[in-house]
Parts: sequence; C-alpha cells; structure tokens
Amino acid sequence: MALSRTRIVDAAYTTLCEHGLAGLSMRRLAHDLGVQPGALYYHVASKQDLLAGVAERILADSAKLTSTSDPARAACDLREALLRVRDSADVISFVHVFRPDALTPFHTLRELFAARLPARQAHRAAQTLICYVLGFVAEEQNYAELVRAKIVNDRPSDTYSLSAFRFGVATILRGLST
Amino acid sequence: MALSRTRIVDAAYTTLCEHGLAGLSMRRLAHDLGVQPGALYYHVASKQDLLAGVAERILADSAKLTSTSDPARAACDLREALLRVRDSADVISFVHVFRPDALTPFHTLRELFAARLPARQAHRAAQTLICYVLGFVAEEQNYAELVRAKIVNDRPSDTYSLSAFRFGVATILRGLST
DNA sequence: ACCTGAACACCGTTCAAGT
DNA sequence: ACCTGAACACCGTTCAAGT
Repeated sequence: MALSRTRIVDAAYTTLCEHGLAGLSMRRLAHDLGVQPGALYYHVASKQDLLAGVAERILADSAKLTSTSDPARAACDLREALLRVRDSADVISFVHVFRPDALTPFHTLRELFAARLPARQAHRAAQTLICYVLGFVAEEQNYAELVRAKIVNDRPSDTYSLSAFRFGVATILRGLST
Repeated sequence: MALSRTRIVDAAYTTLCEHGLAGLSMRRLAHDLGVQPGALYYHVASKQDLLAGVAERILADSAKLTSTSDPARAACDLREALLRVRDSADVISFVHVFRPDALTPFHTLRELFAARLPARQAHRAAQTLICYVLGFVAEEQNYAELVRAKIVNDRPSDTYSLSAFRFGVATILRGLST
C-alpha cells in the first residue's frame, strides 16, 4: 500500500499508544511502515507537523462523546479520551498553542460557556478549565510513565484519581457561577 | 576547577535559561564545562536526575519570595519564578510526580490551605491550584518558544497574560471558599 | 577518586539520484 | 510523483583504561 499522510498519522497514533512519546521516532515509524526514513518527509513537513496530526486524531475521538451541555461532564470526557493515549496531554498542550482553533473540544467548551457568560469571560472560563485538565492529566500520565518504567512503585495513592480530578473541576465551576 | 554535581546543575540551569530544553544536552553541557561527556555520569546518575536538580534550583528562588499567606499571591509568585527559566513548567511537572515532597512551593501551598480546610481538602485544593498554574505556564512557555522560533508570529493576544492567569486563580479560590 | 577515549545504539532532517 | 541511499550533525549512556 502506498504511503500517505493519513497512514503515517495512523501509525504514529498506534506507536504512541503502545510505546509512549519516548518510543515515537521518525526512524522507528519508517521501519514499521517498511520504508526509508526520508520517505516520510515527502508526506509530512516535520515531526512537529506529524504530532499536530496525531493530536487532532486523539481529540476527534473525544468530540464524538462530548455532545453534552454539562461542562463538568465534558471535562471528564476529555480526560478519558486523553487517558486512552500515553503522553497525550504533552502532545495536545503543544498543539493547543500551535493551532488553537484546530482542537474542537476547546472550541466546544468555549461555546458552552458562551451560553451563560459574556464572550470575553467565556473565553477565559474555557481557558481556565482547559489549563487545569491538561495540567492534571499531564501529571497523571507522567506518573503512569514512571510507574511503567518502575522508577517509582505504584503506591495506590489517591492523588491521581477520578475523584481528585472532579474536585478541581467542581471547584472551578463553582468559582465561575458566582 | 574540579567537576561536581552542583557545578553541573548550575551549568544546566544556565543553559536552560539561555537555550531552552531542546538546547540542553549532556554533550553540550560537557563541552561547556571543558570535559568529556562520560565524566558527567560520575557525578550525576542520568539526565533525569540532573533535571530533578535543576527543578529544585528553579523553585528555590521562588521559595524566598513566597513568604506570603495569600494563596493568590503565592500562585503569582510561582508563575513569575517559572517564567524566568525557559521550559521550566515542563521540567517541574515531571519532577513534581518524581519527587512530590522535594518541591517546597507545593508543600507551602498545602500548609497554607490547611489553616482553613481539613487536611484532605487542603491537599486537593493545593493540587487543583498547582495543576492550573503548571498547565497555564506550560502553554504560556510553549507559546513563547514558538514565537522565538518564529513558527508563529507574536500577535499581542490577551490569551497568555497576567490578567488571564489571575482570572483562573481567582476563580479557583472563589470556588474553594464556598 | 576522578576523568578520558572510544564505542554502542540511537536520533531528525536533507537531498541527489533513481523509478 | 514518490521513494531510496547515503550522508550530516547530532543524541544519552557505558565502560575499560589511564592518572
């Protein structure tokens, strides 16, 4: 089968799930696709460009789920979508500044707040919630990577859990509605 | 002058400030110190170990400033300390899960909330605020790197500013005090 | 104890040349 | 148009050997 941007992004997505960001190299990707490293650059401008494609793919899954009008639920859905892919928060956090409008959940969230707040505040409300979600999940995933690498042993701490996550989401939403 | 862990951490700190995380390699560090790459590994276990040392150093500066009892001010101080060093949020976010107790500001913030909340909630309150701060500054710094690399041009957007940051901090603190 | 020299197994990216 | 082959300029880490 011929190479294409879509096929490369698909392969990168799979490799990210299975081996994490540290295991995702252009050379490995080329090898898995049975092609020379240089061939990738005919379809993809750079590794960063490729990661932008992967980020869109990760969030595309969550976009289907997040057809709710409850911001708390949207935040939890987003977290779940991120947790399905290793190191995804790092990837998304980068792409979010690179292409702020390409990532649908952020757009969705902003519109959700726009129903109850003036435009400027809705933007900031969405930004606050997103920074929290990405900050939380980034740490959660960093921790998971350390456990996987057995650098740290899996104390069943309550620090990174759904309820810990919800506490923050509830706090922010409470702060917004006052 | 003889090599030592402290000298290596100092050099790494300087290089991080000047060239960012992408420009911080063990080989470059060795070159700057006038030594062979292998020599570093006599004083430092790995690059991750070195970054942990750098993270402590970054936050040591902020610890001096953060002798306040106002959480909002503490959050702003922390952000300012982070903004002084390129890519510091990424470095800290990693070390925070690696050695959660080694980073004094988080400890300080938790004690600050403990004065007004039960222990469990104080812990979660501090975690919420910290995730937001790290999430916000991580994006802010990612954006700054993209501007520096001229991948994106510096639209004077209000997205990453002190007032945008404060909006989130105020929201979270309001949510906590209800 | 502390460092060198040299190697091992990798990276991202470019680009002439082939088909 | 699409890909190969080969190179360029790098990585982190290890380890025998020297001083």
